[in-house]
Amino acid sequence: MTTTRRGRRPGAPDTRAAILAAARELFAASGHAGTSVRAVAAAAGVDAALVHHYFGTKDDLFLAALAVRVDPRTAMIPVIEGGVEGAGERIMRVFLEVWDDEESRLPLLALFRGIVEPGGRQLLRDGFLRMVLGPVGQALGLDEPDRRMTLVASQLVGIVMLRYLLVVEPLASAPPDVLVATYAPVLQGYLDGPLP
Amino acid sequence: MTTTRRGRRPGAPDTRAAILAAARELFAASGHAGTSVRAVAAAAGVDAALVHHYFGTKDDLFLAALAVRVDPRTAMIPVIEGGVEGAGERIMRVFLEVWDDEESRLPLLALFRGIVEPGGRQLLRDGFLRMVLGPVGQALGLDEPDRRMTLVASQLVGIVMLRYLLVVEPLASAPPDVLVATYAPVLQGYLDGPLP
DNA sequence: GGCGTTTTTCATCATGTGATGAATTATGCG
DNA sequence: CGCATAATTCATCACATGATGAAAAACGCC
Repeated sequence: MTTTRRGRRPGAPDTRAAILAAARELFAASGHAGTSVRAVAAAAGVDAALVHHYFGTKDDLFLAALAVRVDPRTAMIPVIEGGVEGAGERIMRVFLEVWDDEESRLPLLALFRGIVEPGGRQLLRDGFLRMVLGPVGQALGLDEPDRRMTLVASQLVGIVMLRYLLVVEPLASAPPDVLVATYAPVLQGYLDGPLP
Repeated sequence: MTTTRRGRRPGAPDTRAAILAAARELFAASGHAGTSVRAVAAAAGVDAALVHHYFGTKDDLFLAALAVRVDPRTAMIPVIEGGVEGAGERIMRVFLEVWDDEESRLPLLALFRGIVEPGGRQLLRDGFLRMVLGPVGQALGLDEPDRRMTLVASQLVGIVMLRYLLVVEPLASAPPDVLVATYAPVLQGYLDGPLP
């Protein structure tokens, strides 16, 4: 887009969608704090004012980019329905399906990169982790559901960090089936094994 | 410090130390990107120009704040000396000692909050994780040391995230002995258990 | 006491950020 | 075809950031 005069562009360019797509990518890469409205606009090939026009404030844009494409609670239904037997493996499979699919991975990456700000930490802890852990632990009928689900989360979050955020090998490129076989027993132990 | 005229303050105030202490706290809370030089200066009760005077650029200040008080490789010596038997428990104990001590925890927190910037990610992955995992795995004489140590790291990093960065209960306030008893078997399995 | 050095603040710069409003262009309807 | 509306850029604002340099004050040595 070399010619840039004021006014509406000819045709039906879906600039709003372009902005949202750019925002999802950039927020996923650098989080809310590390992403500027101008960077999103540049990536979308528009002027920054257009971002405000369509989405309002930067925070509003961030929320739009976070819009959940796959509700984690919905994704967990197969886990819950099978009961606690074999739940470790089902959790691991669902977890990998969600994270290995870019549609759902981008907003999750953006969430995790929010740990530099108190608001972002609260969003991740209370707006996401609690929201998923609580209901699943209850639905599985676990004894000490909070404690057990937190142990499960401590392993899953570690995988998130190394495989998806930091890209540490050989974990980052490990085949999903190997990961399932590796971690399912651990998760199962956290779910129904002995607790000290 | 209500009176602020130009020039040297009377007495021997160790403003350099005050700046460094403030920097360590703020970088630990908000990372490099989320911390401004002016915020550090304000926390130390000085003018921002003094920060530059003593430490140079913001990056230089960050590196100074990261200065390792406890070399993680040194901390790992007791783990290594005992061989692979019981290494899971020893790793967990050393890990908690390091993280539950503010002196060593602050720079580590600052490191982890660097995931919003490519440079910060590289520092954490290559400048820290690789540095610790590689030698320990080799020294323990593990088969597939990289793979096994990465599995161990995936659990430890998850604990870091939930206990120290996000402060998720009941993990954040769990007594160290309970954590050791909970996680040591898992870490031991990653070290010398069967691998899929 | 004078002077050189160190410490410290003030003033300022270049640049970037989120955001607003006016001018311009394209579209679709009557 | 004219007009109202929507889309888009340009211009601008207030403020923040990392950083620099000069002015001023304190200290210690000769």
